[in-house]
Amino acid sequence: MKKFWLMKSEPSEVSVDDALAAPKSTVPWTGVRNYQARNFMRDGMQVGDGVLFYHSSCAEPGVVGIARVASAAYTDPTQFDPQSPYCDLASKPEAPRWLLVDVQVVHKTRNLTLPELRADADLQDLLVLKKGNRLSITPVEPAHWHVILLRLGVSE
DNA sequence: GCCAACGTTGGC
DNA sequence: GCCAACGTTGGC
Repeated sequence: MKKFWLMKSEPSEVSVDDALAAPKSTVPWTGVRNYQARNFMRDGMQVGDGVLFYHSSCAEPGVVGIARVASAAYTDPTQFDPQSPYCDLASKPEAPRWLLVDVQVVHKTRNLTLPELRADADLQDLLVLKKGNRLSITPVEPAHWHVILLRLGVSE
């Protein structure tokens, strides 16, 4: 059964345009350093799942594209890279702690902004809108997914 | 830059 | 296992 996810990226790190410019519009989703988010990738995601590409920590946070999960979870190489801000010396190559999936952008959309999402009566329970939410990956209810695609004028 | 909320660490 | 201290996230 196809599932749906919201994945946050700081556009100063990897924007939807950066992803579109990559080969096959696909980027490895590096840098997840939270166990719950990792477990969503490892245990929850399947190739083909729907992804809302969300820009966070920027002037206009919001959903800026529709993407898909393009690989199974595999070892995030940045955890072993001393040059990387995501390097984790506690993670050993024989037992990698952090994983990633490849994410392929399917459509760039307009920015469905955070204030718009908040104002939408049909999206009140969207996890990313919950107070104190900090998870960089959250599951999205099918009903919420459909509403958001409708708002963006994207047909499925 | 501020600060609320949350996750992690480490002493006990 | 508890919990205070600390670091990080992320909107504003």
